[in-house]
This record gives sequence, C-alpha cells and structure tokens, in this order.
Amino acid sequence: MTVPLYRAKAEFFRTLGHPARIRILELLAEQELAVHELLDRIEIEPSNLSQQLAVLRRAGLITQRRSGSQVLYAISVQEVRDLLIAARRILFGLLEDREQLRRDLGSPAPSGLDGPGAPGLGS
Amino acid sequence: MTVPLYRAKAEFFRTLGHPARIRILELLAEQELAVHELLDRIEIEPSNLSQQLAVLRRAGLITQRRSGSQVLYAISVQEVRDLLIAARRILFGLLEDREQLRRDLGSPAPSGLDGPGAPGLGS
DNA sequence: TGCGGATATGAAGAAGTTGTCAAGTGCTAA
DNA sequence: TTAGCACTTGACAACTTCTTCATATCCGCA
Repeated sequence: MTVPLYRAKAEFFRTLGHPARIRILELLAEQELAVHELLDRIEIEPSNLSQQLAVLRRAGLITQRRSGSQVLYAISVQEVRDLLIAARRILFGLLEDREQLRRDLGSPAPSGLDGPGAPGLGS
Repeated sequence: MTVPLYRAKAEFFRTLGHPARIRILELLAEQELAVHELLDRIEIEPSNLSQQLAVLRRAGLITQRRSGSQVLYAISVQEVRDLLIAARRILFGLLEDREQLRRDLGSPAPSGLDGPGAPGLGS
C-alpha cells in the first residue's frame, strides 16, 4: 500500500509532537546515551521513557544497541538536528511577531516561551 | 507564564501533524488562496477545512484577510516551507533505509511512500 | 541458581483530537 | 430586505494518544 507523501509527513511530525520525544532527540543529537542517562536528564517515569523511545524507534529516528546490562540509544538520522533547529528559529520568529503585535496593540497578554540565547540546541 | 522551549516545539510539531494541515501549508507556500480554492484542491468538508485553518491561524502560521465575500489565506512564516522540505528529505532517507534493510533481509514487507522525484514541494 | 538493576511491554482510564452535522455570521446583489 | 453564496463556529460521538501501574525480560554477579 502506498501512503501519500502529505500523510507520511503528518505522521512524521506527529512523531515529533511530544515534549519528551523532543528532549530525547535533542539529547541524542549530541551523543549516544543509555536509557538511565536519559532518565537523569528528563523528568519522566522509566516506563514512560521506554514507550517514547519505542515510538521514536518505530519511526526509525533512533537506534538501540545493547552494551552489557544497559541499552544505548542514538539518533539514526542526523538531519533531524537541522529540523529541530529550524523549528526553533520559526518558533522565535512567531514569538517576536506576537510580541510586536502586543506592543502595537498595547495589550497586556503575556504567555511566551523562554527567551532565545541559550547555547546548543536549546531545549 | 513561561513555556519551556521543548514544550513549545512539541506543540508546534503537533500543529503540523495533520495531513490536511500539511497540504494547506504546502498550497499556501506557493500562493495566497481563498478558502474555496483550497477546497477545490483538498478533499475535505468545508467545515473541517475551516477548523484546520483555525488551528494554523491560532498557531500563527497563516494569516487571514477578507476580500469581498471571500477569505484569503496566506503563509505568515516563509521558513515553514524549508521545514516541509527538510521533512521530505528525512522521510525519503528513512524510506531508503527501510528498503535497504528489506533488501538485506530479503523480507517481503511492502508499505512505503510515493516515490521521490515529484516537482515542487511534493504533497 | 538466584538477585537486583536496567529496560520493556501490556492494560486501562484520562485526556486530547478528529470528522460531521446543524446553526451561525458577513457580504453582495437583486 | 431578503436570497444566497462563502465561511465559521459549536457540539458531540468516535478515535487516538498519554500516563501510570503491574508485570515481564535480560544481564552481570554473588
């Protein structure tokens, strides 16, 4: 069965559409990590992490390999890093627009993102 | 209230995670279009289209303007186009890997995307 | 062989998303 | 002022996704 490309794209983006999965990808984009190392860096239950890893694995975005008693994960598609950076750029663009609008209108609506300027990929 | 960036990113990707919304963005990436023109090109109920447009509007990805009795939509963030192209590239990369694997294993599992090589953004 | 640490899997209720139908609103023109 | 397109909105059942809990599995070591 052939999936139209726009459907596959949507599915792909939905795979990225979860905070924990984003963090996992960002962390793995820097280096291979064991599950317990991810666990140290992400606030999430072990079983939940395992499930999110499974989602990314099924999508083919990360790979698993065993080393003794631990399991190491790595990004399998480096371009994902570019995608995350592009998303970051767009997001800040959107935020700026909104702030601009707010200034123009003089409206007091807050609610934004963390400011830019963080190093690395910025989580 | 401040939203951590990884959360905002996830939300952003979720916004893209719908076939109709992908098509809308791809079509609008080429030119401004009225709702009924989108309707001609996407197989979807008017009310459903309206809702998907509303989702994209709320996310700040598209803008609306009225012209007589019709409503014209346009992309408000051109970089989205790059993002879609990047996604397309990654998707074909994943597909190739899977095909490679299939050949290596000699397994007969089909199910893929439309082939590459389409012009434009490729829906 | 049996334990404990490191992960994975399954199941189930809560929460969120989608498509559709019915009922609006806005604008143009008769 | 009313008919009729062009869209939008609200509501709700059907579905999907999330989180959590309980239960496995796999491995290295005593």
